[in-house]
Amino acid sequence: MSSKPLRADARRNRDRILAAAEEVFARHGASASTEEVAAIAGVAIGTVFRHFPTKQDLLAAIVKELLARLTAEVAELASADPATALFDFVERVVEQAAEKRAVVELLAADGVRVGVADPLRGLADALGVLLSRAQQAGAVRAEIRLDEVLALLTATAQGALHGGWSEDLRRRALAVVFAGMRP
Amino acid sequence: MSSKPLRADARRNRDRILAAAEEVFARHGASASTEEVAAIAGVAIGTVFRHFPTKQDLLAAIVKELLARLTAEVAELASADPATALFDFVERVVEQAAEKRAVVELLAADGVRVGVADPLRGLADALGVLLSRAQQAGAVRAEIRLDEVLALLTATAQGALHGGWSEDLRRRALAVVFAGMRP
Amino acid sequence: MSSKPLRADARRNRDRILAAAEEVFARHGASASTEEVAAIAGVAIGTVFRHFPTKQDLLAAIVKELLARLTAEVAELASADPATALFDFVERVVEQAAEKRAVVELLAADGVRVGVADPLRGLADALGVLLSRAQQAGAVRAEIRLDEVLALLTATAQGALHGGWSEDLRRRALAVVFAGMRP
Amino acid sequence: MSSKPLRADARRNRDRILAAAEEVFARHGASASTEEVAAIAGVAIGTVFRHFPTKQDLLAAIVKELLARLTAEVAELASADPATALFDFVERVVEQAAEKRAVVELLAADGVRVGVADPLRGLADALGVLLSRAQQAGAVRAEIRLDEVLALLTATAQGALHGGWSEDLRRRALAVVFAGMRP
DNA sequence: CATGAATGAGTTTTCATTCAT
DNA sequence: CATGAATGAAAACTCATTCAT
Repeated sequence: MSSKPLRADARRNRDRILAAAEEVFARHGASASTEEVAAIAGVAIGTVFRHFPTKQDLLAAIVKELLARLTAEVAELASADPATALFDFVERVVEQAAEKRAVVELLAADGVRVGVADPLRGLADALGVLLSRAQQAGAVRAEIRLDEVLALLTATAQGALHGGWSEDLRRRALAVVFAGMRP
Repeated sequence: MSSKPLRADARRNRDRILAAAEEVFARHGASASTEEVAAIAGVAIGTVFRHFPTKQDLLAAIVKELLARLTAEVAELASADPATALFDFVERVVEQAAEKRAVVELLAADGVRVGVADPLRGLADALGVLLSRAQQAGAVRAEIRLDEVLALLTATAQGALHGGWSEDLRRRALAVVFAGMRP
Repeated sequence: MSSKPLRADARRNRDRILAAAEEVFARHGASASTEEVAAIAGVAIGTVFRHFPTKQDLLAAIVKELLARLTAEVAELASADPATALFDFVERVVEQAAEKRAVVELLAADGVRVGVADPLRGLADALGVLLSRAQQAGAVRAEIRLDEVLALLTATAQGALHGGWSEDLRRRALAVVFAGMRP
Repeated sequence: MSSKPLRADARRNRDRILAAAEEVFARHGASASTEEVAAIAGVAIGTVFRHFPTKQDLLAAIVKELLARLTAEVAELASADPATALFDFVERVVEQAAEKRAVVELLAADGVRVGVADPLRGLADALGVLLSRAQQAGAVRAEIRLDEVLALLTATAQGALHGGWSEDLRRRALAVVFAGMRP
């Protein structure tokens, strides 16, 4: 699955570039220039394109990374209180949305185009577990399905991001959604 | 309020351009090129810029138009059943979202930058009436405020738009939100 | 030589346009837009092009007008003190230079292209008279020729214009030139 | 002072572009198109903008270069005959004016806007030395100040440039000015 | 004649991507 | 592998000029 083991310095550059990309795209959205990413990563533009042959590839890479991170977070919650784990997770994701501008954009908009279907499924599966457990614990209505939860998750994440919601507004908006999920 | 009555041909072109812009921006988002708008409108690029000196102006114009349309729709619902009017309206907006890509984007993201603050307030005010009536009719919890409704409205509109929700998914997602608003 | 007698309103428009052009080109140079000229003249852009089929024609027209005005001023000085008339005239022209941006530019740069050779010769001739008289009065050295005077006139006019000379600087610079012309 | 040493090919292109720009702007004035500069330099348009991010920057660069060249020439004259060095220098500058259309324009008109204030001061200072020495040598009247000299220098340079003076005319015009500066 | 809308070539500038060093 | 210079296709915007109203 993973191609070659990469030389140490190459690996370091790749990571630097990813970090820089996350920062830049978070600030200016996906239309930020690759040149700026290179500058912040402290490498030349050619190096960016060597690691990620296309801007799309770069975007896909940081989205994948975030998805992996989120999936890991979900896994950690597998043993938490079933009645609250799902809500906690959604809360956390939406909270972080503002820091992940490009990611949220891409998650919602270009998921397919950008080729992150698989990692996305990974997150969905993990989230499915939280949902089941919440339902078994009687914290969420039985007829609610995973796709609604995902849909509302991305919708509110986007809303929070683009709408510039205040912390208070975010909390109240999510309270409505959560209330709608409870029995 | 309106400056000059415009010559017949100018009016026709202005309308054509607006229609073309709505179509183009709906398809490719706000980053679509003005040139394409001109092509579809069947006019030269200069004509677009004569009517809308800036791309921003063009975007603002179509957003304003949609806002006006929505506000009018809300007004029509003023005499409808208080218990359902608000939900009906939200449903309708989210339903149409998919056709209004750029509009939804701008509504949520660039409202201020694009200079549509006033029409936006107009819509909010009209929506506020629906909300009050729904609350008085006991269809919506009293502590729910207008900004949450607006936030959830734009969030789900964006979600539906960018996420490519199916009709079924949209209905279920909104059902959750509506349930969360009820007493 | 002059074509048709022009209707009264047409004549009025022509004059307005010329006045506006002088003002606009004086402020922004010859690259100012014809549209602005029309706006200030209070006519539509088509009217400007009806009177002056080309921007060049418009520029030429205002240059001609100024040349005529200057020539007239010279003529008035024909009976003034020979020893000072020439210097007075040069002084006055340079003084006004700042108000005549485009004119000075064109005078010096595009004289030929813009097709004002004849009026220019008219001014030169008139100036020649002042020069002769000054020389006969012993106020200017005999070997000085008309083309030098013209050259220094336009040069200092341009200098004053583009260099933004203060009144004091202009006076001192011309003092040097005049001293150089005296016996 | 100088940022990075530039790669060999980059240096070559930069020089080519500067040369092309000098040629193009000399012929068509500062309003000539950057595209033409690129064409004559034999590079793509992007290369021009990589070296000079703005048209203004390009203009400023060639002006600075000329100013530096002139300042160097003045320095060389520091040990020449005080009685003639100043006149020689002015003569030379005006002589070259015709080749430097844009430069002369900018020198006089846009000096500040184009951001060459410092190099300009450098030239002025150097010229001031020549002036002092000429005055001490009794070749120039004591009350003549540096700003007049500069003013007359740029004025005649512009005159020669835009007026298309013949060599003979230029010499005679300058003779008048020089005579005006002598005791 | 006047109006002012339409035209469209031209200008500056940006940026993803390629490739010589 | 890394560098960063070069490329060139857009994109937004301007303006002299034409022509239908």
